[in-house]
Amino acid sequence: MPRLNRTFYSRATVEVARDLLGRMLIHQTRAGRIAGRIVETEAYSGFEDEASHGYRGKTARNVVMFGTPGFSYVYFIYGNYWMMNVVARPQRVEYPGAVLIRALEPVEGLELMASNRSGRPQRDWTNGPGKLTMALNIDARHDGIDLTMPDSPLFLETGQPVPDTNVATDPRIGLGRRVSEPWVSKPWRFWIANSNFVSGQ
DNA sequence: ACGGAGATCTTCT
DNA sequence: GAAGATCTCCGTT
Repeated sequence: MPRLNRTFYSRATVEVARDLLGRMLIHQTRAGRIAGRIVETEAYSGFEDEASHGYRGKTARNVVMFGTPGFSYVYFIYGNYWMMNVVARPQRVEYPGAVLIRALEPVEGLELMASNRSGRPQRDWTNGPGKLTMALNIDARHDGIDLTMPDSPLFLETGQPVPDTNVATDPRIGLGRRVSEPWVSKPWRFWIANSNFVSGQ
């Protein structure tokens, strides 16, 4: 199956977040291929978006959000968890944009995932942004890599796009109280309506 | 089923 | 020094 290319990622962040539903996220590890179907995403777009790490400009952590579309933005939070994002924004615009992958449906490498999420039912392997990075072994090694390169260990494949009739939207989850209107209410969370693997919040 | 709190450490103020 | 794009455990209903 072909990888998503630069053109795919070089569009408005919110549009890409919607279009990432149904695509495949793959980590080619030494032990084998671990893959899941993307069933939930969130868009973080622009300097103005108070919920985005791009708010108030570049820092050492978020600089990749301002860079080339199709790169990964992986960061550490709450002392325990890695969050996997894909840089997505129009080209030639100095503007931060990224899509958080919030949930997957396990597809390949189920034994590896079970090992990475030991003791938990399959339903809880990848139904949250911190859980799916644990299941796929995604961490600091994967920050700032080009997901479109043929030899990158982490990449996305075209999968199967989801029709509008099967897409649901709502405001984003987990935003702090300092995030005010209109950003707190932007319907920038997308998920596949009939999926059993969306995050539980 | 649901809700609250602790864990744990990086980043930015 | 505080908050954070979260998860898990433990309590009560």
